[in-house]
Amino acid sequence: MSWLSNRDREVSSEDSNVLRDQRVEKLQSIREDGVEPYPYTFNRTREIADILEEFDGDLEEETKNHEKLAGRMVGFRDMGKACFLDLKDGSGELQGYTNVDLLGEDDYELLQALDIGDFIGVTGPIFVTNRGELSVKVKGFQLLSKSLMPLPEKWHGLKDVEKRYRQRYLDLLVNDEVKETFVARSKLISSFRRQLDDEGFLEVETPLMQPAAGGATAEPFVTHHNALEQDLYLRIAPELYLKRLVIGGMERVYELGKNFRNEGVSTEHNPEFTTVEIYQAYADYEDAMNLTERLIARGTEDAVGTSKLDVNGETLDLRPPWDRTSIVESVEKATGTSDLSETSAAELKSFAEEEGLDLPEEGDLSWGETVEFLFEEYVEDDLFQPTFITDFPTDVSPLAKTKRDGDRQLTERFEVFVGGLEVGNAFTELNDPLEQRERFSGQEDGETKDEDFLAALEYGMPPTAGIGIGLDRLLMAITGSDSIREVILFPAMRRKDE
RNA sequence: AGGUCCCUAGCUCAACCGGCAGAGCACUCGGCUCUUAACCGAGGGGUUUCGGGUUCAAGUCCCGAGGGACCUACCA
Repeated sequence: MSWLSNRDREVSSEDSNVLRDQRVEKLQSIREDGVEPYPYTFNRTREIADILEEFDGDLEEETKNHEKLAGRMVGFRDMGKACFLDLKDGSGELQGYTNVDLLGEDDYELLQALDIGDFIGVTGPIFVTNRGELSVKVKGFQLLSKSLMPLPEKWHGLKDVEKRYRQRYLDLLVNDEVKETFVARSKLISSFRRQLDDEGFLEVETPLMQPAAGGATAEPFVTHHNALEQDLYLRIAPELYLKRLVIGGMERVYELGKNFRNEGVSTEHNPEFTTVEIYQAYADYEDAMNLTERLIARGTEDAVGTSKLDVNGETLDLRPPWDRTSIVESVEKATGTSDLSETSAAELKSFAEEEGLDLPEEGDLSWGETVEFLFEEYVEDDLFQPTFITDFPTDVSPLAKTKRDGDRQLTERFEVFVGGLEVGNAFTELNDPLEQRERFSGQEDGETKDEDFLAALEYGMPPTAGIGIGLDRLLMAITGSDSIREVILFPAMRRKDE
């Protein structure tokens, strides 16, 4: 044990308590009896879900086949010379029955001495108890791994959210719906990959550590590369690299992965979050809307089994086509105003003040920023059914192409809302290198200028549509989760020193 | 970063106006050969998040620290 650091020793002794001490003693006595508490393997024949499925409903008499099942013992009902146990594996839970005649006295005594939380392998036929519960008749068993710490109580589960996030393994173990959420997450992600692959998109990987953090307006995390003697930023978006690939002739690419933003955490924000960004040459934002609808509707169906969801008592219907409304129109409708496009920023501002809204203090808001502000105040919270909000103002959309009808005030950009959450952002990409350079310089403290990207653009980028979808947010919407932490296995937590 | 609230046994929760820190499950011992939150009897288990203060007396009141939740701000 010399490789154990002193710190580990201290921690393990500090963690000790009566219940743990009891189990350590039990572990030793099991060893002394010649039973290895941590054997290397166990060849199970079936998973529990498989058994449950096969004998769903009726089973007249016990099976001739003996199954070998393995899992964690999560319940134990001792009746002296007979007992019942609940065995849980990754697929499901099955009751086991045995008695002293089936096991013999020595083995039976060992079984009685085991704790809830221990892993065991059992062998025996499948049968139905007098009370009608499908069970395995345990004619032999083997201890597969001794647990030293007691599991949270099964009936009430684990509720303390801090403990649930810090010790997610316990949360997954005792709260079945938590596991279901993360299974849905996995299915959603694989569905996106499958769909994009099927439509001829190529999955690529671009730098997570970038010399300039671009593609969005957000505070980056800074790190330092010693040998290169330079600071690097954890990416806030993969956008500018993916466009370089389109310039390089990769006409359909996507990247599914994490972004990092050094900003506040909230029910909708985690410092690292997962997006899929998709770029398609010779497509525009109309195509992007169609693709977004398909991806999300199908992804949801693959993840949770339906695209008509019940979210907190309301039906969220994700089947295309979705509502498409321009941001200006949505604000006009919600505020009962008109001719927003002809109204100056100053007039909008005084309108907002008359309505008693608190405008952001610093700096003068541009026309576009004011429109966006009014949208957030009046419209955003009421969006529940999937909706595309289109044609964002140019001054809040530095990477999007302006409208093809010549309106320089607006861009071909949309944000997509599902269940009231902003889950995506997309546009017809600005591919005029000179205009792009100008738009960057017009930004005050927003977009970091990526000179290398601007240089790449000058070699020519085809007409292209780009989409970004926030997978954490989307998962929140389709699982009805009220916090992003419920859909991230290990959400950001402040370090807790003991 | 600011505001409000929370932290009691392994887990879920009690403890009135400041008066001996409790229950259920889990654990230990005894009983019980078809139970299912098994049941019956007995028992062990606490630095009440941590550090100060007020008081004859603090889980409870006051101050500070740590962690968490929610709201606001930045953002997706």
